[in-house]
Amino acid sequence: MLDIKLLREKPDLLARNLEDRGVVVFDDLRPGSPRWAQASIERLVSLDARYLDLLHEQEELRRQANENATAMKQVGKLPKAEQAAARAPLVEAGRALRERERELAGALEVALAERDAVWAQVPNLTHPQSPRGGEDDHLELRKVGEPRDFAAEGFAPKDHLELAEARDLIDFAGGARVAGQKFYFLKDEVVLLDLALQRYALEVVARHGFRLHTTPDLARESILAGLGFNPRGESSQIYRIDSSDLCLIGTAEITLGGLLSESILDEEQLPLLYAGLSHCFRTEAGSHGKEARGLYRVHQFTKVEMFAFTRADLEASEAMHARLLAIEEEIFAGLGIPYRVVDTSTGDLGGPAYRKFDLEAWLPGRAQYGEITSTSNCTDYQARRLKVRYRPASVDGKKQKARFVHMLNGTAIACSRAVVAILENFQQADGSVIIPEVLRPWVGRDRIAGP
RNA sequence: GGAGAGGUGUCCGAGUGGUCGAAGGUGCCUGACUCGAAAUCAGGUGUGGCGAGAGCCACCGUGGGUUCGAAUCCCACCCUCUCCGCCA
Repeated sequence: MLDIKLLREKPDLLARNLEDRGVVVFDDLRPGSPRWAQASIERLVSLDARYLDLLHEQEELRRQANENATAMKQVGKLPKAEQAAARAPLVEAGRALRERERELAGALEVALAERDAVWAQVPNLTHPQSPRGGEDDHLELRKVGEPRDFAAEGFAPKDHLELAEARDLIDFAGGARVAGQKFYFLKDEVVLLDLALQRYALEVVARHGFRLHTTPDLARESILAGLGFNPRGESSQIYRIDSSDLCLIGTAEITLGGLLSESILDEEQLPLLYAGLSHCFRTEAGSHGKEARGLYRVHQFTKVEMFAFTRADLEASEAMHARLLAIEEEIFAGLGIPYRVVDTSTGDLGGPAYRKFDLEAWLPGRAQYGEITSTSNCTDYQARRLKVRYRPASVDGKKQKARFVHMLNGTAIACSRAVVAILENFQQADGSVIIPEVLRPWVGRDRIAGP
């Protein structure tokens, strides 16, 4: 959630941002129609104005009610005989004020809810360098590592599913039997590989100063909402637990971000670096395209997530963003997987993200790059709703106002996709797969044998 | 799951329906003392909203209720702690 003052002070900035991102906040105002973004913001401004009008009215009524209560206190000082007579009209007036205030409170609540329902949809501001546009406008920042030339080696690469099924190492049929489509069992060496990836990622991030956490795999809806996830949208990615306010988390970003909600940190504590190991659950509603094959897009996987809390200035959070990206690169370079780095376009940014970098690994199975990790700088967008603040050091003896931290997240390793990348990149002509050196201590072997 | 206790500001902690935005302490800031520091003494110091401003309004876990008036009384929920039961 953005600071509502932006709506009052810089509506044009918001309209332009909405335009850049193509985010629809009113169903009847969509990209394509002229001035849709400006019209959206204008309508929001009028919702806010209505709220403010009612607020002023309510405050006036409360002021009068407070005056009335103060007058009532004075009655006690009058001679006994006069008290009853003095009290009666005040009680009457107080009662009338209470009635009116209650009616107004209802209207006020509705007005605020109407405004905030829309306001929560308004996305974060956007980094000036983020490429404007949609999916095709992602900006490739660099490529690292050379994709293998399988033709030169004399065989055509298989995709990970073919490789794994040839050895019965991943069982989607079994997964479907017990939990439905896109659930799976990992088996034997792939289990070890999955665990090795977790240990490897944890070791790297711990070396970079992240405190390690395992986190709950469930979280309250209010926490989800604070992070900018919507558990109730029609195309929600979130599983909800029946008859409770809990959801299965889609990422440990939710639990790590929520961990410090409602707290005020000391500036010296910043930046805080947290890493979280969790399971991740996604409904993947409406995404059954070609990228869905095998482990690439599934309902459940394990992930090590990095999370950072920084001071509330872009200099600090952008430096941290670069640092998270560097760690992600270190992890994939360490595995020896070719990848490229992409600066995500405005149309593809999640609402909370100010800027997002994706790492895309080369996937020989489909001969293209596929998203494998990503890191977002969400500035204070999530912190505002979650109330994660810090107190800047005092200046000239003046205690400083608490400020919202900047919050950033980045994937250290998403196991399922990393497994895809490893199987496909390190496959051999005989169907065996070489285990990357850095994982061998935990896998306990240097190769997954072929069929 | 059952019984009990509790949730107040950065933190700890007091609080009889009106004199409570809230004692006291701690932390932080300033000053005094000191070569400097510690200790001591004095003063200052919550958050948010609205308003051009004076100022006004709100906030004592959350949400309702009673009342002219609620941190205080009532109800529900959440959370913490102690004990009991069950359980990996």
